[in-house]
Amino acid sequence: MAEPARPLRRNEIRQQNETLILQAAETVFAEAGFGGATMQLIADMAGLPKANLHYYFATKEDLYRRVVQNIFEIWLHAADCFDNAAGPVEAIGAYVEAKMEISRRHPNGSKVWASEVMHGAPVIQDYLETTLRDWTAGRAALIQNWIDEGKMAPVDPQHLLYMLWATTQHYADFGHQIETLNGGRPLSDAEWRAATDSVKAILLRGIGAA
Amino acid sequence: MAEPARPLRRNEIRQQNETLILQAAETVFAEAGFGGATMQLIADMAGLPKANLHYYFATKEDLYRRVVQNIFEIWLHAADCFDNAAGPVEAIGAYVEAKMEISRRHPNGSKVWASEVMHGAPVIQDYLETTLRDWTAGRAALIQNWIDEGKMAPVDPQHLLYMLWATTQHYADFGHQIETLNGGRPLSDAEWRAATDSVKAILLRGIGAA
DNA sequence: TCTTTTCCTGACCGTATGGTCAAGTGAAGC
DNA sequence: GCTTCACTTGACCATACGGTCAGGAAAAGA
Repeated sequence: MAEPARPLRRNEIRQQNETLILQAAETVFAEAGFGGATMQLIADMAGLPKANLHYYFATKEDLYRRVVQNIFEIWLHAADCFDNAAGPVEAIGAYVEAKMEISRRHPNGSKVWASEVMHGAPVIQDYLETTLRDWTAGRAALIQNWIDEGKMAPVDPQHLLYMLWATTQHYADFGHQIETLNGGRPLSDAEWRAATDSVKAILLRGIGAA
Repeated sequence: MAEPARPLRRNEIRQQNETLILQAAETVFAEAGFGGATMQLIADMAGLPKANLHYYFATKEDLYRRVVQNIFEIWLHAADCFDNAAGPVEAIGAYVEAKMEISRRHPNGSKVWASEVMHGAPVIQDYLETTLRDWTAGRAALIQNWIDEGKMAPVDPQHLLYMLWATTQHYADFGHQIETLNGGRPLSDAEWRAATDSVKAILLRGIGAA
């Protein structure tokens, strides 16, 4: 941005342009979907000629794949809260907190992911079948333990996880609808706080752990 | 399908072809998004020549608009449960029940709606600002009444509504992910029953009404 | 300084898409 | 029977898209 006219090193150039393109791509894919997005649009938003995009990313699909992987890794990392927790209140509270924060900071990534899954996960099916399946099974077992130990009500762990995903991601994926119903203004800091607290309160009371 | 070769009346032809096209369009738009869908694909799925589609629907956008309006009306109709209910348990229980049934019967419509909203609601923004806003305000007031009467815990009505939408529509919009995590098989009758019961149980306990 | 390697980009290409149209078909109305 | 009007459709068009390429610029290495 306010860069002095220092000549950039090779590696810096590569890194800088790749992230520039990836950010622009995330926005355009989120706003237009994979089919509606065009390389020209992404190039314009990144401020680069279209041919330059194809220098860094061979095809539109390659670029798209990278965008999807990015958000997936962010989500996986957020899930660490789950493991370092003593019980359901702490774990689920922290998880909701983390995922709401992600919905706020990376709404476009969330939308791209949602779009990808809705269209049958053409490029990340293997992730769903391996990484996500394993992660889900592990957390479901953890939740089942808490139930067996009487730390929470006997709810189906799988469906609880779906509810966690659905409620938190809703604030990113349907952000436009929420904004419209909020008088056309994006949620303020306080409103995000209230949203997070509402979701947490209902869910924690819902699993009989608060 | 197994139609005898009876000559069709004019009105029948129009009606039959329009619904045929609308069904095909809903599927294709859901699977590929607006940008990824092609009139040729929709035509093939409907078993009609492409030019015939443009006889009934002038443009791709017109066709798309109709598909979106369809699912919106289905949802509005499902919301009647809310009004004929005496209290929160009955109302929210019935609403979840109805919306889960819609997620099951009209997953493609739900996906098209989600996609439309995610992309900034380019064609149904006016619906959001009028019909949906009014409906939401009405139900939020209703919920607030129940809270004031001590029939449920003091949760933010707006965010409760978002949770209802998010959790129920998740089973349609992310159906592919759920199916993958379900061993690659779609949810059976019993599994849909269990899903609905899980969602209802957590939400009703969550609002302190069960 | 000279060579090599990476980076950059305007011009170009084949294809697929949304949409048009004019010519045809056959049921409705008289 | 004859006219009218809704319906049907293959062929066509302009445009826009993803992707290519050759050749130039500039940094790295010698």
